Amino acid sequence: MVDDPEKKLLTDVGRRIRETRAAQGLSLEQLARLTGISAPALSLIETGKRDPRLTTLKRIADALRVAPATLIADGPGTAEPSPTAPSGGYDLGEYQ
Amino acid sequence: MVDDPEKKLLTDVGRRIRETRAAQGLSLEQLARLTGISAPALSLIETGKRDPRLTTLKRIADALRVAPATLIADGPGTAEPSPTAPSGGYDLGEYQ
DNA sequence: GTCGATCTTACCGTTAAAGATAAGATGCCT
DNA sequence: AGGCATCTTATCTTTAACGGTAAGATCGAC
Repeated sequence: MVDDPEKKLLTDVGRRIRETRAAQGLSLEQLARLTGISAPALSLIETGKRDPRLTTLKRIADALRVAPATLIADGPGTAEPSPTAPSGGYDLGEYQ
Repeated sequence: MVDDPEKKLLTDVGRRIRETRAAQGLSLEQLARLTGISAPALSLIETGKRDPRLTTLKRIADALRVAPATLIADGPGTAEPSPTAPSGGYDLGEYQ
């Protein structure tokens, strides 16, 4: 399969949400009440079957008391600027 | 006023996108080509008038060669794990 | 003034997110 | 076995994201 990188993002974020929720002993219904997002919608997001909006992610992050960026960062240290090759490397097509 | 925190998130993320794009000397049209997102849609996102989906944010982040979390983190150091109160504090309502 | 480039806003059509509800599918426990 | 809790999936309706296009709104250069 194509291993769609977008789909990977969704499943990664979903898995992270589920882990965080489980770590706090919350059920889908409890998180649904805290976020105002329905439990079925949360289930779809956690299983990577839905592409949530930014404010939806924020509501979930707020309820779980983590920064929204925490849910999105996939790698362990994925959050620092890390300017993608300080100066050296290829610099995109730069095509205009 | 309510100072809608969700709206603040959208304007913050939008401003960050615009800054990053400007820092690379890209026009909306160029970013549109790189991302596959139309220039009008990008304009709405950058001005905080649209609530983008997660994969939309990722496409923008990829084109700008930054981590998606970078666009979302609002504070300067907003990205550390910060394991949600190591042991002490209140631990949510715990209400079921 | 008129261009040209860039960004914004408005309209329309398609697609999908999100709420509500209900129905399956688990698993656990007595 | 039955009940209970949790999660999943399906259906429906409403709302909004997104692309396309075209029309305004700046702005700077000539």
